[in-house]
Amino acid sequence: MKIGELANATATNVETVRYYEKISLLAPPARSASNYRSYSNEHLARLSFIRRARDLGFALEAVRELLTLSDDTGQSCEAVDQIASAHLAEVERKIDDLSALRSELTRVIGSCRHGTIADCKIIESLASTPQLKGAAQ
Amino acid sequence: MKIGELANATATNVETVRYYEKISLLAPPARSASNYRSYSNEHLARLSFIRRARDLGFALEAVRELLTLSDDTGQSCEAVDQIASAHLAEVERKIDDLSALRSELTRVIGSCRHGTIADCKIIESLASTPQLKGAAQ
DNA sequence: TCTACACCCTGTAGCAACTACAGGGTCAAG
DNA sequence: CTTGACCCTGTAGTTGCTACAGGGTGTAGA
Repeated sequence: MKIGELANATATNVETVRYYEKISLLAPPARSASNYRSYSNEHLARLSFIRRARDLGFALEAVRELLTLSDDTGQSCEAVDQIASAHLAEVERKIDDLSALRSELTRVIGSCRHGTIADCKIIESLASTPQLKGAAQ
Repeated sequence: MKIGELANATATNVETVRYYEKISLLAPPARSASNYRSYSNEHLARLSFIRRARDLGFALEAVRELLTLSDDTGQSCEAVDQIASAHLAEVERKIDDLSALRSELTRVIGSCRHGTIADCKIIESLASTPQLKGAAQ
């Protein structure tokens, strides 16, 4: 399988596939006489795994660990569970952060009276010196 | 005001202040005899504005626009409203994406039976070849 | 046979928004 | 007079790609 086919089969950019090889996430494949990369089904499975993990938001280093773990079929899956749970916690933290952001943005935008910049509440709330910042730390 | 004091007053890293100057987000301040940066209250207000906008998740380019707009006090604040609303929409999109991720992660993790890697449902669901991927495009 | 075109190769630079050095200079206190 | 906290410049690193530049290869049609 040539790189374009592999990329197509996994909805990945060709450049990304080469990038994964470069950072040793995907093993270097055999080469054709004309130096084209030639991938096996093993590579396809591996890249599919990577893509799916990436779609779930795992960082590349987490994906690397998950790949290593997945090869060690006899071991307990505790480590896998821990990586996934840590990631879930991180996702939840981000959701909370963004939700707080949304509230604040909604509030600020809602206060806009659509007049001139001079009395724009949005600008005003950005310009206000944060008095509590130091205390909040 | 020296850079450390300014940084402290705005809960910013010293390096970040210099970075903002480098990308022309913050005007270069006067210099002391020993070449130390010497900031005015104008700079303090400007940097506070930047920090507050950054805390609200605005990209640096958006902050740049907001700063320019904030100087044009006579103009309508429509443009400000639009930048803020676009950002809010983006935040909401991210929340939706992360919520979908959370559901999926929760589902996958919940299926874990805490056995060996060989029958780990998490690894399994990552390894499964995405059949619908092509069709979904 | 020529030539267009799609595909492949390597290597490097760019994106966002900082952060972290390395390798220096300055200044006030003890 | 030395210690330590601060300041300076400039460059490289972070994450996860993406986008060239400048080439080579393979195949199909005129």
